[in-house]
Amino acid sequence: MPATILWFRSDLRLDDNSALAAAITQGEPVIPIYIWDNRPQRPWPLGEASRWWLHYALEDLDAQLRKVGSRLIIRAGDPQLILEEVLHKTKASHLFWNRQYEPAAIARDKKLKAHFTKSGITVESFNSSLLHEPWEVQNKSGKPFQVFTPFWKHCMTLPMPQKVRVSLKKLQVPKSWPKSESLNSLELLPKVKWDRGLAALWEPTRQGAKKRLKDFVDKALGRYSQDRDRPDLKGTSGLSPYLSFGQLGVREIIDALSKAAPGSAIKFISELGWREFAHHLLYHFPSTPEKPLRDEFNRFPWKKDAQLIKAWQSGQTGYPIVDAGMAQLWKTGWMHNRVRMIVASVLVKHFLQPWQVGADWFWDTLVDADLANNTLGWQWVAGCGADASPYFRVFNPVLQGEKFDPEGDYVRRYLPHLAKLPKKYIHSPWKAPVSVLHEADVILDDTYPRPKVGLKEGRKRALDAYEKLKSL
DNA sequence: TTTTGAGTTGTTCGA
DNA sequence: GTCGAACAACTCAAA
Repeated sequence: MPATILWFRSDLRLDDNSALAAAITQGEPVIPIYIWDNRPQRPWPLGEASRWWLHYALEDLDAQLRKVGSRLIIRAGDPQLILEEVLHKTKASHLFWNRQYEPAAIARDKKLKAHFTKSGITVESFNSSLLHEPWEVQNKSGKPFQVFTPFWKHCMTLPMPQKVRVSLKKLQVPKSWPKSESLNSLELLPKVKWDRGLAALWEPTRQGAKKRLKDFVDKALGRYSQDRDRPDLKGTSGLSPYLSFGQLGVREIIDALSKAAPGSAIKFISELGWREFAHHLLYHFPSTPEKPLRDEFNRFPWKKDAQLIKAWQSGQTGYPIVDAGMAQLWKTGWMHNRVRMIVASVLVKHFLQPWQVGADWFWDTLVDADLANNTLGWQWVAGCGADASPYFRVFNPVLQGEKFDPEGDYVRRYLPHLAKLPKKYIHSPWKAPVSVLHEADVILDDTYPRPKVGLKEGRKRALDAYEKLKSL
């Protein structure tokens, strides 16, 4: 009996899933499969935090499929060999998937499509993660956009794709299933138990995704424009990991927001626009995860320093807003967007460390790690990417802290040893009088470090380095 | 081809 | 404490 193989990748949901909808429409039994590519040479292997998330997302996807009489086949290894075997054993004639946009994924899919088409398999790919395909969006000269505003204005003139309805009732199951491995055999969960903070905050399931979306729509969407920059409040959606793994689709998010509050959703949807823009750029400039978009930045005089990197990673920079952010990242696998900009700015500008070092760390520690978003974010801060921040724009981590965490609540939450400092000094403990420090049980250079690079010095170093870049 | 307008997220200084 | 100006000048998009 013919069958359709449905290859799940970063689209781990049953709703608003184009490839699944098409597979069901085929009218043949559908065999859902996930392949964990564990080959050592694969580029950008998932980081520890993302692997933790993936484990539960797969477990949950399997559970959802079982509710409708199906299941998820799990395999590990080279996708080509595994698909070949499964196609052969099941006598399936169709292979469907939703597209991914990372350079390695594009190369792999292209190769597989050609290979299996040649053996008589009908291979079809679908768009289920972006509003518009990167190659369909171009400026009037037929080139990719490199500035966000015209990009997004252009996108808004295109028809908004609608959420795809999936009739699971019509899903057919095969008479027999191909071999599957156990989820645990993939060894996605950490061997050392560091994931308690993640488990306390996140519910990495479809149900958790829907809850968070509803919560955001009900409680924060109306104030999103005002509160989105405040790490001490619940001002953002927290949807990024669900989007990253495809447990939520961008179309269904927009659908839910527009129904709830069409007016106040515009700002949030433009943030989804940045996600679109990031994928647009990654598609058109595939070397940007490793290399700066602006060529001259290859000559930037970074001052690589293992100790400074270590201090940044472990939240020992001496700037509370930075250290709180790094603690939040380590503990919860996530960091507030405003704080991401601040910690990145300090690493790249005050500390003069290459942005790639920061991008790698984020990649390993974020549950929402997404190659397109991560690349755009870091290149933007470093000033070497598209629509980048002007070079003289150096964030002052103290001012940023005082502006966006005005009571210091965010710092206190993640740096409990600073909790007793009054708000006047919470973002600059080194300026506090001895008596205040004593009262708050803070001992500089002991319980909390002084800034590893001073504010003025760091700013000057950054500006001088950029100045030098121009003259080189 | 040339020109013009505009560009996510700031900081510092001095009045 | 608040406000506006200066910072420095580049690239992209579109007319």
